Amino acid sequence: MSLEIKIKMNESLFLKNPENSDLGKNIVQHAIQLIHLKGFEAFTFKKLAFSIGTTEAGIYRYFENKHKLLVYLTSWYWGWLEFKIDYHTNNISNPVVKLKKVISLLAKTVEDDKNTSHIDEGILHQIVISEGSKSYLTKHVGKDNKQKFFKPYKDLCNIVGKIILECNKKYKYPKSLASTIIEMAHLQNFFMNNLPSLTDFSKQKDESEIVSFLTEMVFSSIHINQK
Amino acid sequence: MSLEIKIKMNESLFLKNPENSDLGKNIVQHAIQLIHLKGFEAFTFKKLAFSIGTTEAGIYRYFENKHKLLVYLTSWYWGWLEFKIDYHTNNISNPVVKLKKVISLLAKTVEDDKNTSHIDEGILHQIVISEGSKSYLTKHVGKDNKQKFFKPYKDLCNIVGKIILECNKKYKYPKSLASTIIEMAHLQNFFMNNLPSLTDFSKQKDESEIVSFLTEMVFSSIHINQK
DNA sequence: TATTTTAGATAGCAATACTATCAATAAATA
DNA sequence: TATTTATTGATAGTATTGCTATCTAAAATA
Repeated sequence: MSLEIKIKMNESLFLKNPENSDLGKNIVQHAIQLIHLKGFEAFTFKKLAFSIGTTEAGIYRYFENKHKLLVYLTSWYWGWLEFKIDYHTNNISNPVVKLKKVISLLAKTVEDDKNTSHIDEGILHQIVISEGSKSYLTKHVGKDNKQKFFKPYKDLCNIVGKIILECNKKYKYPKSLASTIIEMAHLQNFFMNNLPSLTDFSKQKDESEIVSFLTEMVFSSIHINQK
Repeated sequence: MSLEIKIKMNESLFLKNPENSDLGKNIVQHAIQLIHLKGFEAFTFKKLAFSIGTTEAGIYRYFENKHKLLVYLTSWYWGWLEFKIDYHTNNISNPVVKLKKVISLLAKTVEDDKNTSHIDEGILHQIVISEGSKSYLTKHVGKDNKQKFFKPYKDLCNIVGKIILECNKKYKYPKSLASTIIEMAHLQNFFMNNLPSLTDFSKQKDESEIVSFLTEMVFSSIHINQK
Protein backbone atom coordinates (compact mmCIF):
# COMPACT_ATOMS: atom_id res chain seq x y z
CA MET A 1 0.00 0.00 0.00
CA SER A 2 1.44 3.35 -0.97
CA LEU A 3 0.35 6.45 0.85
CA GLU A 4 -0.16 9.39 -1.49
CA ILE A 5 0.85 12.60 0.20
CA LYS A 6 -1.54 15.49 -0.33
CA ILE A 7 -0.46 18.95 0.71
CA LYS A 8 -3.39 21.17 1.57
CA MET A 9 -3.08 24.20 -0.67
CA ASN A 10 -4.47 27.72 -0.39
CA GLU A 11 -7.51 27.79 -2.69
CA SER A 12 -6.82 31.35 -3.84
CA LEU A 13 -3.69 30.18 -5.61
CA PHE A 14 -5.57 28.44 -8.39
CA LEU A 15 -8.83 28.74 -10.35
CA LYS A 16 -9.28 25.00 -10.59
CA ASN A 17 -7.43 22.57 -8.32
CA PRO A 18 -4.69 20.98 -10.41
CA GLU A 19 -4.61 17.96 -8.11
CA ASN A 20 -8.08 16.93 -9.29
CA SER A 21 -7.42 16.21 -12.95
CA ASP A 22 -4.83 14.71 -15.24
CA LEU A 23 -4.36 17.98 -17.08
CA GLY A 24 -3.90 19.79 -13.80
CA LYS A 25 -1.23 17.35 -12.66
CA ASN A 26 0.42 17.61 -16.04
CA ILE A 27 0.52 21.36 -15.76
CA VAL A 28 2.24 21.18 -12.39
CA GLN A 29 4.63 18.44 -13.48
CA HIS A 30 5.69 20.12 -16.70
CA ALA A 31 5.77 23.58 -15.16
CA ILE A 32 8.42 22.30 -12.76
CA GLN A 33 10.47 20.90 -15.63
CA LEU A 34 10.11 23.98 -17.78
CA ILE A 35 10.81 26.58 -15.09
CA HIS A 36 13.88 24.61 -14.16
CA LEU A 37 14.97 24.41 -17.80
CA LYS A 38 14.30 27.97 -18.94
CA GLY A 39 14.20 29.97 -15.72
CA PHE A 40 11.12 31.76 -14.46
CA GLU A 41 11.52 34.88 -16.63
CA ALA A 42 11.65 32.96 -19.91
CA PHE A 43 8.92 30.56 -18.82
CA THR A 44 5.52 31.28 -20.42
CA PHE A 45 2.13 29.59 -20.40
CA LYS A 46 2.35 29.24 -24.16
CA LYS A 47 5.58 27.23 -23.94
CA LEU A 48 4.11 25.20 -21.10
CA ALA A 49 0.99 24.45 -23.13
CA PHE A 50 3.13 23.33 -26.03
CA SER A 51 5.25 21.04 -23.87
CA ILE A 52 2.13 19.35 -22.50
CA GLY A 53 0.29 19.27 -25.81
CA THR A 54 -2.55 21.46 -24.69
CA THR A 55 -3.42 25.10 -25.30
CA GLU A 56 -2.56 28.30 -23.53
CA ALA A 57 -6.19 28.85 -22.62
CA GLY A 58 -6.14 25.44 -20.98
CA ILE A 59 -3.45 26.53 -18.54
CA TYR A 60 -5.30 29.74 -17.74
CA ARG A 61 -8.24 27.65 -16.58
CA TYR A 62 -6.04 26.42 -13.73
CA PHE A 63 -3.78 29.35 -12.90
CA GLU A 64 -4.48 33.06 -13.24
CA ASN A 65 -0.89 33.84 -14.18
CA LYS A 66 2.62 32.50 -13.87
CA HIS A 67 3.30 34.30 -10.63
CA LYS A 68 0.50 32.46 -8.87
CA LEU A 69 1.80 29.22 -10.31
CA LEU A 70 5.21 30.00 -8.82
CA VAL A 71 3.64 30.77 -5.44
CA TYR A 72 1.70 27.52 -5.75
CA LEU A 73 4.88 25.53 -6.39
CA THR A 74 6.90 27.15 -3.62
CA SER A 75 3.99 26.81 -1.19
CA TRP A 76 3.72 23.17 -2.06
CA TYR A 77 7.42 22.77 -1.41
CA TRP A 78 7.28 24.45 2.01
CA GLY A 79 4.26 22.37 2.95
CA TRP A 80 5.98 19.19 1.86
CA LEU A 81 9.15 20.16 3.74
CA GLU A 82 7.20 20.85 6.91
CA PHE A 83 5.68 17.40 6.61
CA LYS A 84 9.11 15.90 6.06
CA ILE A 85 10.58 17.74 9.04
CA ASP A 86 7.68 16.62 11.22
CA TYR A 87 8.16 13.06 10.07
CA HIS A 88 11.90 13.02 10.75
CA THR A 89 11.91 14.89 14.06
CA ASN A 90 8.75 13.86 15.92
CA ASN A 91 10.62 11.10 17.71
CA ILE A 92 13.51 13.37 18.72
CA SER A 93 13.11 14.86 22.17
CA ASN A 94 16.43 16.72 22.43
CA PRO A 95 15.89 20.11 20.77
CA VAL A 96 19.59 20.44 19.92
CA VAL A 97 19.53 17.18 17.98
CA LYS A 98 16.23 18.25 16.44
CA LEU A 99 17.60 21.59 15.27
CA LYS A 100 20.61 19.91 13.71
CA LYS A 101 18.31 17.57 11.85
CA VAL A 102 16.22 20.48 10.59
CA ILE A 103 19.28 22.31 9.28
CA SER A 104 20.36 19.18 7.47
CA LEU A 105 16.91 18.70 5.94
CA LEU A 106 16.88 22.32 4.81
CA ALA A 107 20.30 22.38 3.23
CA LYS A 108 20.75 18.95 1.72
CA THR A 109 19.84 17.91 -1.78
CA VAL A 110 16.38 16.53 -2.06
CA GLU A 111 15.79 13.20 -3.72
CA ASP A 112 12.56 12.60 -5.59
CA ASP A 113 9.85 11.54 -3.17
CA LYS A 114 8.08 8.50 -4.55
CA ASN A 115 4.96 9.30 -2.54
CA THR A 116 4.07 12.14 -4.87
CA SER A 117 3.72 10.90 -8.38
CA HIS A 118 3.64 14.05 -10.47
CA ILE A 119 6.03 16.25 -8.49
CA ASP A 120 9.79 15.85 -8.70
CA GLU A 121 10.93 17.25 -5.38
CA GLY A 122 14.58 17.31 -6.41
CA ILE A 123 13.90 19.70 -9.26
CA LEU A 124 11.36 21.63 -7.22
CA HIS A 125 14.05 22.13 -4.60
CA GLN A 126 16.29 23.63 -7.30
CA ILE A 127 13.47 25.92 -8.36
CA VAL A 128 12.90 27.09 -4.81
CA ILE A 129 16.62 27.86 -4.57
CA SER A 130 16.78 29.88 -7.79
CA GLU A 131 13.30 31.35 -8.07
CA GLY A 132 11.72 31.05 -4.64
CA SER A 133 12.44 34.55 -3.41
CA LYS A 134 10.77 36.01 -6.50
CA SER A 135 7.49 34.81 -5.05
CA TYR A 136 7.63 37.51 -2.36
CA LEU A 137 10.02 40.12 -3.81
CA THR A 138 7.20 41.98 -5.54
CA LYS A 139 5.26 45.19 -5.16
CA HIS A 140 2.14 43.15 -4.34
CA VAL A 141 3.71 41.21 -1.47
CA GLY A 142 1.36 42.97 0.95
CA LYS A 143 -1.78 41.91 -0.94
CA ASP A 144 -0.45 38.39 -1.42
CA ASN A 145 0.36 38.19 2.27
CA LYS A 146 -3.19 39.23 3.20
CA GLN A 147 -4.40 36.33 1.08
CA LYS A 148 -2.16 34.03 3.16
CA PHE A 149 -0.02 33.05 0.18
CA PHE A 150 3.07 32.79 2.38
CA LYS A 151 1.51 30.83 5.22
CA PRO A 152 3.44 27.61 4.52
CA TYR A 153 6.72 29.52 4.57
CA LYS A 154 5.78 31.34 7.76
CA ASP A 155 4.64 28.11 9.38
CA LEU A 156 7.97 26.50 8.67
CA CYS A 157 9.81 29.52 9.97
CA ASN A 158 7.71 29.38 13.11
CA ILE A 159 8.50 25.74 13.70
CA VAL A 160 12.22 26.37 13.34
CA GLY A 161 11.95 29.42 15.58
CA LYS A 162 10.24 27.35 18.27
CA ILE A 163 12.94 24.70 18.22
CA ILE A 164 15.53 27.47 18.57
CA LEU A 165 13.67 28.72 21.64
CA GLU A 166 13.52 25.17 23.03
CA CYS A 167 17.31 25.14 22.84
CA ASN A 168 17.64 28.52 24.51
CA LYS A 169 14.57 30.22 25.98
CA LYS A 170 16.44 33.47 26.38
CA TYR A 171 17.57 33.94 22.79
CA LYS A 172 16.19 37.21 21.50
CA TYR A 173 15.92 36.63 17.74
CA PRO A 174 14.43 33.17 17.13
CA LYS A 175 12.37 34.15 14.10
CA SER A 176 15.09 36.16 12.40
CA LEU A 177 17.56 33.36 13.01
CA ALA A 178 15.05 30.87 11.62
CA SER A 179 14.47 32.88 8.45
CA THR A 180 18.21 33.35 8.14
CA ILE A 181 18.81 29.59 8.29
CA ILE A 182 16.11 28.86 5.74
CA GLU A 183 17.19 31.55 3.31
CA MET A 184 20.87 30.85 3.65
CA ALA A 185 20.48 27.11 3.27
CA HIS A 186 19.29 27.96 -0.22
CA LEU A 187 21.33 31.00 -1.07
CA GLN A 188 24.67 29.49 -0.07
CA ASN A 189 23.78 26.56 -2.31
CA PHE A 190 23.05 28.92 -5.20
CA PHE A 191 26.27 30.83 -4.60
CA MET A 192 28.28 27.61 -4.31
CA ASN A 193 27.08 26.53 -7.73
CA ASN A 194 26.99 29.88 -9.52
CA LEU A 195 29.08 32.50 -7.74
CA PRO A 196 31.41 30.31 -5.70
CA SER A 197 33.71 33.13 -4.61
CA LEU A 198 30.90 34.34 -2.37
CA THR A 199 31.27 31.17 -0.32
CA ASP A 200 33.94 28.97 1.22
CA PHE A 201 32.60 25.87 -0.50
CA SER A 202 33.93 24.37 -3.66
CA LYS A 203 31.55 23.26 -6.37
CA GLN A 204 32.77 19.70 -6.06
CA LYS A 205 31.88 19.42 -2.41
CA ASP A 206 28.41 18.49 -1.38
CA GLU A 207 26.00 20.39 0.82
CA SER A 208 27.42 18.98 4.03
CA GLU A 209 29.76 21.96 4.19
CA ILE A 210 26.80 24.29 4.09
CA VAL A 211 25.23 22.29 6.88
CA SER A 212 28.42 22.68 8.95
CA PHE A 213 28.56 26.42 8.31
CA LEU A 214 24.92 26.94 9.27
CA THR A 215 25.12 24.61 12.26
CA GLU A 216 28.12 26.41 13.71
CA MET A 217 26.50 29.76 13.08
CA VAL A 218 23.22 28.82 14.71
CA PHE A 219 24.60 27.13 17.82
CA SER A 220 27.15 29.87 18.35
CA SER A 221 24.37 32.43 18.10
CA ILE A 222 22.24 30.72 20.74
CA HIS A 223 25.29 29.89 22.85
CA ILE A 224 24.82 26.16 22.88
CA ASN A 225 27.71 23.77 22.55
CA GLN A 226 26.39 21.21 20.09
CA LYS A 227 29.36 18.89 20.15
CA MET B 1 34.38 72.91 -3.93
CA SER B 2 32.28 69.78 -4.12
CA LEU B 3 33.85 66.50 -5.01
CA GLU B 4 31.72 64.54 -7.47
CA ILE B 5 32.00 60.83 -6.78
CA LYS B 6 32.40 58.72 -9.89
CA ILE B 7 32.04 54.96 -9.58
CA LYS B 8 33.96 53.13 -12.25
CA MET B 9 31.45 50.93 -14.02
CA ASN B 10 31.83 47.79 -16.09
CA GLU B 11 31.62 48.95 -19.72
CA SER B 12 29.70 45.87 -20.82
CA LEU B 13 26.74 46.99 -18.77
CA PHE B 14 25.80 49.80 -21.13
CA LEU B 15 25.96 50.64 -24.84
CA LYS B 16 26.66 54.30 -24.17
CA ASN B 17 27.91 55.55 -20.83
CA PRO B 18 24.96 57.25 -19.11
CA GLU B 19 27.34 59.35 -17.00
CA ASN B 20 28.47 61.22 -20.10
CA SER B 21 25.25 62.94 -21.13
CA ASP B 22 22.23 64.65 -19.68
CA LEU B 23 19.90 62.09 -21.21
CA GLY B 24 21.99 59.28 -19.75
CA LYS B 25 21.86 60.77 -16.27
CA ASN B 26 18.15 61.34 -16.68
CA ILE B 27 17.66 57.71 -17.60
CA VAL B 28 19.48 56.53 -14.48
CA GLN B 29 17.77 59.05 -12.24
CA HIS B 30 14.26 58.32 -13.46
CA ALA B 31 14.86 54.58 -13.69
CA ILE B 32 15.57 54.58 -9.96
CA GLN B 33 12.35 56.46 -9.25
CA LEU B 34 10.24 54.30 -11.55
CA ILE B 35 11.60 50.91 -10.47
CA HIS B 36 11.01 51.93 -6.88
CA LEU B 37 7.48 53.10 -7.71
CA LYS B 38 6.30 50.23 -9.91
CA GLY B 39 8.61 47.35 -9.05
CA PHE B 40 11.04 45.81 -11.49
CA GLU B 41 8.51 43.50 -13.21
CA ALA B 42 6.10 46.31 -14.10
CA PHE B 43 8.92 48.68 -15.05
CA THR B 44 9.35 49.08 -18.82
CA PHE B 45 11.54 51.22 -21.05
CA LYS B 46 8.42 52.68 -22.60
CA LYS B 47 7.17 53.96 -19.25
CA LEU B 48 10.66 55.20 -18.44
CA ALA B 49 10.85 57.05 -21.76
CA PHE B 50 7.50 58.66 -21.09
CA SER B 51 8.50 59.78 -17.59
CA ILE B 52 11.64 61.44 -18.97
CA GLY B 53 9.99 62.86 -22.06
CA THR B 54 12.10 60.92 -24.52
CA THR B 55 11.43 57.85 -26.64
CA GLU B 56 11.81 54.13 -26.03
CA ALA B 57 14.49 53.95 -28.72
CA GLY B 58 16.37 56.62 -26.84
CA ILE B 59 16.68 54.40 -23.78
CA TYR B 60 17.80 51.44 -25.87
CA ARG B 61 20.75 53.50 -27.09
CA TYR B 62 22.07 53.43 -23.51
CA PHE B 63 20.97 50.05 -22.15
CA GLU B 64 20.43 46.81 -24.03
CA ASN B 65 17.54 45.77 -21.79
CA LYS B 66 16.09 46.37 -18.38
CA HIS B 67 18.04 43.54 -16.79
CA LYS B 68 21.35 45.18 -17.64
CA LEU B 69 20.01 48.44 -16.30
CA LEU B 70 19.21 46.67 -13.02
CA VAL B 71 22.69 45.17 -12.89
CA TYR B 72 24.08 48.63 -13.62
CA LEU B 73 22.15 50.15 -10.72
CA THR B 74 23.01 47.43 -8.22
CA SER B 75 26.66 47.49 -9.30
CA TRP B 76 26.71 51.20 -8.82
CA TYR B 77 25.26 50.74 -5.35
CA TRP B 78 27.84 48.13 -4.31
CA GLY B 79 30.65 50.29 -5.67
CA TRP B 80 29.36 53.30 -3.82
CA LEU B 81 28.95 51.27 -0.63
CA GLU B 82 32.49 49.99 -0.86
CA PHE B 83 33.69 53.56 -1.19
CA LYS B 84 31.60 54.55 1.81
CA ILE B 85 32.91 51.66 3.91
CA ASP B 86 36.47 52.53 2.96
CA TYR B 87 35.87 56.12 3.90
CA HIS B 88 34.36 55.32 7.29
CA THR B 89 36.74 52.55 8.35
CA ASN B 90 40.17 53.47 6.99
CA ASN B 91 41.06 55.17 10.25
CA ILE B 92 39.89 52.25 12.41
CA SER B 93 42.68 49.84 13.30
CA ASN B 94 40.75 47.47 15.55
CA PRO B 95 39.09 44.90 13.26
CA VAL B 96 36.28 44.23 15.75
CA VAL B 97 35.31 47.89 15.74
CA LYS B 98 35.71 47.92 11.99
CA LEU B 99 33.41 44.93 11.50
CA LYS B 100 30.76 46.49 13.70
CA LYS B 101 30.93 49.66 11.64
CA VAL B 102 30.56 47.67 8.43
CA ILE B 103 27.46 45.85 9.71
CA SER B 104 25.95 49.15 10.68
CA LEU B 105 26.70 50.67 7.26
CA LEU B 106 25.17 47.64 5.54
CA ALA B 107 21.98 47.50 7.55
CA LYS B 108 21.10 51.10 8.24
CA THR B 109 18.94 53.32 6.10
CA VAL B 110 20.86 55.27 3.58
CA GLU B 111 20.41 59.00 3.31
CA ASP B 112 20.79 60.70 -0.07
CA ASP B 113 24.44 61.38 -0.77
CA LYS B 114 24.80 64.96 -1.96
CA ASN B 115 28.04 64.09 -3.75
CA THR B 116 26.14 62.32 -6.52
CA SER B 117 23.69 64.66 -8.15
CA HIS B 118 21.52 62.37 -10.20
CA ILE B 119 21.41 59.30 -7.95
CA ASP B 120 19.24 59.10 -4.87
CA GLU B 121 21.06 56.57 -2.74
CA GLY B 122 18.21 56.22 -0.28
CA ILE B 123 15.84 55.00 -2.96
CA LEU B 124 18.56 52.97 -4.63
CA HIS B 125 19.11 51.23 -1.31
CA GLN B 126 15.43 50.31 -1.26
CA ILE B 127 15.72 48.96 -4.79
CA VAL B 128 18.73 46.85 -3.88
CA ILE B 129 16.73 45.42 -0.96
CA SER B 130 13.67 44.52 -3.04
CA GLU B 131 15.11 43.81 -6.47
CA GLY B 132 18.83 43.30 -5.99
CA SER B 133 18.85 39.53 -5.88
CA LYS B 134 17.00 39.41 -9.21
CA SER B 135 20.23 40.62 -10.80
CA TYR B 136 21.86 37.23 -10.21
CA LEU B 137 18.91 34.85 -9.77
CA THR B 138 18.73 34.12 -13.50
CA LYS B 139 19.58 31.33 -15.90
CA HIS B 140 22.34 33.50 -17.40
CA VAL B 141 24.13 34.16 -14.12
CA GLY B 142 27.10 32.16 -15.40
CA LYS B 143 27.48 34.27 -18.55
CA ASP B 144 26.95 37.48 -16.61
CA ASN B 145 29.53 36.38 -14.09
CA LYS B 146 32.08 35.73 -16.84
CA GLN B 147 31.54 39.31 -17.97
CA LYS B 148 32.36 40.42 -14.41
CA PHE B 149 28.92 41.89 -13.82
CA PHE B 150 29.06 40.94 -10.15
CA LYS B 151 32.57 42.15 -9.42
CA PRO B 152 31.48 45.04 -7.19
CA TYR B 153 29.37 42.69 -5.08
CA LYS B 154 32.18 40.16 -4.85
CA ASP B 155 34.70 42.87 -3.99
CA LEU B 156 32.55 44.04 -1.12
CA CYS B 157 32.06 40.48 0.07
CA ASN B 158 35.81 40.00 -0.04
CA ILE B 159 36.48 43.09 2.01
CA VAL B 160 34.02 41.99 4.69
CA GLY B 161 35.48 38.48 4.62
CA LYS B 162 38.95 39.86 5.18
CA ILE B 163 37.86 41.91 8.18
CA ILE B 164 36.25 38.77 9.61
CA LEU B 165 39.58 36.96 9.21
CA GLU B 166 41.39 39.86 10.87
CA CYS B 167 39.14 39.31 13.87
CA ASN B 168 39.73 35.58 13.92
CA LYS B 169 42.34 34.06 11.60
CA LYS B 170 41.07 30.56 12.29
CA TYR B 171 37.45 31.06 11.32
CA LYS B 172 36.60 28.64 8.54
CA TYR B 173 33.80 30.39 6.66
CA PRO B 174 34.72 34.06 6.23
CA LYS B 175 33.22 34.45 2.75
CA SER B 176 29.99 32.65 3.52
CA LEU B 177 29.59 34.64 6.70
CA ALA B 178 30.26 37.83 4.75
CA SER B 179 27.67 37.05 2.09
CA THR B 180 25.26 36.06 4.86
CA ILE B 181 25.70 39.42 6.58
CA ILE B 182 25.23 41.36 3.36
CA GLU B 183 22.19 39.42 2.20
CA MET B 184 20.56 39.33 5.60
CA ALA B 185 21.11 43.02 6.25
CA HIS B 186 18.77 43.53 3.30
CA LEU B 187 16.42 40.59 3.61
CA GLN B 188 15.64 41.13 7.28
CA ASN B 189 14.83 44.70 6.36
CA PHE B 190 12.47 43.52 3.63
CA PHE B 191 10.84 41.01 5.96
CA MET B 192 10.52 43.58 8.74
CA ASN B 193 8.58 45.86 6.42
CA ASN B 194 6.60 43.30 4.44
CA LEU B 195 6.45 39.94 6.20
CA PRO B 196 7.18 40.97 9.78
CA SER B 197 6.32 37.60 11.31
CA LEU B 198 9.50 36.24 9.73
CA THR B 199 11.50 38.52 12.02
CA ASP B 200 11.67 39.63 15.63
CA PHE B 201 11.54 43.29 14.67
CA SER B 202 8.49 45.47 14.67
CA LYS B 203 7.77 47.75 11.75
CA GLN B 204 7.96 50.78 14.01
CA LYS B 205 11.46 50.03 15.15
CA ASP B 206 14.38 51.17 13.09
CA GLU B 207 17.20 49.13 11.61
CA SER B 208 19.26 49.22 14.80
CA GLU B 209 17.57 45.97 15.85
CA ILE B 210 18.75 44.32 12.66
CA VAL B 211 22.24 45.60 13.39
CA SER B 212 22.08 44.05 16.87
CA PHE B 213 20.85 40.73 15.52
CA LEU B 214 23.56 40.56 12.87
CA THR B 215 26.28 41.78 15.21
CA GLU B 216 25.49 39.14 17.81
CA MET B 217 25.30 36.46 15.12
CA VAL B 218 28.62 37.40 13.57
CA PHE B 219 30.67 37.78 16.73
CA SER B 220 29.22 34.61 18.21
CA SER B 221 30.13 32.76 15.03
CA ILE B 222 33.72 33.90 15.12
CA HIS B 223 33.91 33.51 18.91
CA ILE B 224 34.82 37.07 19.69
CA ASN B 225 33.37 38.93 22.61
CA GLN B 226 32.55 42.30 21.13
CA LYS B 227 31.36 43.95 24.31
C1' DT C 1 -30.76 9.76 -21.51
C1' DA C 2 -29.97 14.40 -20.08
C1' DT C 3 -26.82 17.50 -18.13
C1' DT C 4 -22.91 19.34 -16.25
C1' DT C 5 -17.86 19.40 -16.36
C1' DT C 6 -13.66 19.40 -18.84
C1' DA C 7 -10.71 20.05 -22.60
C1' DG C 8 -9.35 21.22 -27.39
C1' DA C 9 -9.44 24.73 -31.11
C1' DT C 10 -9.31 29.13 -32.75
C1' DA C 11 -9.44 34.15 -32.63
C1' DG C 12 -8.21 38.34 -31.07
C1' DC C 13 -6.24 42.27 -28.51
C1' DA C 14 -3.30 45.31 -25.74
C1' DA C 15 1.24 45.53 -23.90
C1' DT C 16 6.11 44.28 -24.00
C1' DA C 17 10.58 43.94 -25.85
C1' DC C 18 12.91 45.03 -29.14
C1' DT C 19 15.09 46.84 -34.18
C1' DA C 20 15.39 49.99 -37.98
C1' DT C 21 15.29 54.26 -40.40
C1' DC C 22 15.43 59.21 -41.15
C1' DA C 23 15.69 63.91 -40.08
C1' DA C 24 17.14 67.82 -36.94
C1' DT C 25 20.41 69.75 -34.16
C1' DA C 26 24.44 70.48 -31.59
C1' DA C 27 29.33 69.80 -30.85
C1' DA C 28 33.88 68.84 -32.36
C1' DT C 29 37.31 69.34 -35.61
C1' DA C 30 39.52 70.33 -40.11
C1' DT D 1 33.90 78.88 -41.57
C1' DA D 2 32.78 74.52 -43.42
C1' DT D 3 32.21 69.87 -42.45
C1' DT D 4 32.15 65.78 -40.34
C1' DT D 5 30.51 63.36 -36.18
C1' DA D 6 27.70 62.46 -32.29
C1' DT D 7 23.33 62.87 -30.14
C1' DT D 8 18.55 63.03 -29.93
C1' DG D 9 13.72 62.98 -31.56
C1' DA D 10 10.17 61.01 -34.35
C1' DT D 11 8.03 57.33 -36.46
C1' DA D 12 7.29 52.63 -37.93
C1' DG D 13 7.24 47.95 -37.56
C1' DT D 14 7.66 43.01 -35.76
C1' DA D 15 7.62 38.99 -32.77
C1' DT D 16 6.37 37.59 -28.40
C1' DT D 17 3.84 37.89 -24.10
C1' DG D 18 -0.12 38.00 -21.25
C1' DC D 19 -4.64 37.43 -21.21
C1' DT D 20 -9.90 36.98 -22.58
C1' DA D 21 -13.61 35.12 -25.28
C1' DT D 22 -16.20 31.80 -27.76
C1' DC D 23 -17.47 27.55 -29.75
C1' DT D 24 -17.36 22.54 -30.11
C1' DA D 25 -16.49 17.79 -28.79
C1' DA D 26 -15.86 14.43 -25.46
C1' DA D 27 -16.21 12.56 -20.96
C1' DA D 28 -18.11 12.11 -16.51
C1' DT D 29 -22.20 12.23 -13.58
C1' DA D 30 -27.02 12.45 -12.33
